[in-house]
Amino acid sequence: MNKKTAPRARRDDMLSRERIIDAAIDLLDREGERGLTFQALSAQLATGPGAIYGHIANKADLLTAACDAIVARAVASPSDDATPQAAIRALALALFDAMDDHPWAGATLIQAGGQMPVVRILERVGQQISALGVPQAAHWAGASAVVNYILGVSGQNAANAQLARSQKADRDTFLAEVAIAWSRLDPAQYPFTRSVAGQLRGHDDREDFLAGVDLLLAGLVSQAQIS
Amino acid sequence: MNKKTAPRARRDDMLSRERIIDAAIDLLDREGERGLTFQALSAQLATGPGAIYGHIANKADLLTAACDAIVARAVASPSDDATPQAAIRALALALFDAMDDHPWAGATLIQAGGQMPVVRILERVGQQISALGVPQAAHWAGASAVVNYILGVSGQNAANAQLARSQKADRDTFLAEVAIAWSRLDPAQYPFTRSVAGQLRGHDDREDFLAGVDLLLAGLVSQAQIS
DNA sequence: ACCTGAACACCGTTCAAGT
DNA sequence: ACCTGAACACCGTTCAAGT
Repeated sequence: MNKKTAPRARRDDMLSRERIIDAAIDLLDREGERGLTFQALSAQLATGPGAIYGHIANKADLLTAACDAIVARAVASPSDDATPQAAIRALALALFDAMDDHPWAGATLIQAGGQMPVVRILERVGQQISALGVPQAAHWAGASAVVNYILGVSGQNAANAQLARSQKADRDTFLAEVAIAWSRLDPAQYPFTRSVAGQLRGHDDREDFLAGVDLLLAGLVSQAQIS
Repeated sequence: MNKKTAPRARRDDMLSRERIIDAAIDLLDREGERGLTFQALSAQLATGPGAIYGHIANKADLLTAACDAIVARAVASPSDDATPQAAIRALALALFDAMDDHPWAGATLIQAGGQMPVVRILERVGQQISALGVPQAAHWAGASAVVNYILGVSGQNAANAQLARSQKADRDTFLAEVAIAWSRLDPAQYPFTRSVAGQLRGHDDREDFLAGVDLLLAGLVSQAQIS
């Protein structure tokens, strides 16, 4: 009876947790982390600031949920890779690219503790670690090492993007400035940093990131062979 | 002439960047990241909020400087270790313990981009990577992988400590709660996370952290041997 | 030259009043 | 039951006035 009218009767502009999170992601992508305020968010949703608290607990909850949506999308693609190593590399790259598109998500992810977005990553990584033949007792240490590495890079990338933004420079000129600052350090105290300052300029972030993943995988494989 | 009176004439309570940073560290250690406000800080220094801006640029600058002081202390101990591996392990552990004592520093460190606190770590790690015999071209990738891993763990630990604090639980009961939440996840979607939930409880954070460092070192050594 | 502290612009969150 | 939006408590930062 009422089924006939239900689809059209349901108001499209009704507030929901999902709509709030989508609007928050929009705002974060456009204006950065500083741009997400309850004022701006409620304005975009054509409501009052108080209405949002009916669907989310607080701002930290909102940020975690927005970050989780990004991670869920990045992790959603099916992994039909030939080897566990390839699957982990593909997963890591998908996350890297997602964080590159949404720099605020990297900063949020690392503050999310053992919550959903991190668990999603842990699960995907862990399944492949298990497939690698790593002994059961080493599952946790291996998976958490890979996850921590991914989180560290994400956070660092987010920080770089945010610093570049605050200086109104693009990423390349920002990195060039860092390279110059490093090459001016005291040679006696900072020989290594000075020596890699050149490599910093023009390097490929994605490739460096993958190199780190490969180091961990190489370590895991040798560990699996020993035991 | 004036040298005679100078030592006593110099007012001990004069404001300085160093005194501000020390007071900020005190406040952060006692009250957490939320406790550092210019109001509380200036009160502790017996001055007005505006006076602080004569010595530091803004709050981000203050946080980075405070974090740098912690890192500088942790890194200061001489490394007379037998092998580069042992030196990196000792350095990583010193940083881990420092972040454990000052959880706010982990969260700050990861937002510090290519600035001093991170450079200090990069330099120490890099010198040992170089001593390991890693080929020059791989210096940057190897050192940044280790640094990123350390930063990731630091940030994650800081987030856990902060979450535990906000729930007014100590670290152990907080981790126990996480373990329970994980063991309640959907078995079809989260088999791995469920399987390691048990290992989470009662595990040794320091040991897990070192295991990740060892994985990276094992990968680096095998890389050095191949080339 | 440096400190003082009131004032400003803003933000997350609450809650009585509406519908 | 849910939205509305004024009000509250608070915070980083500035700046004219002091010393």
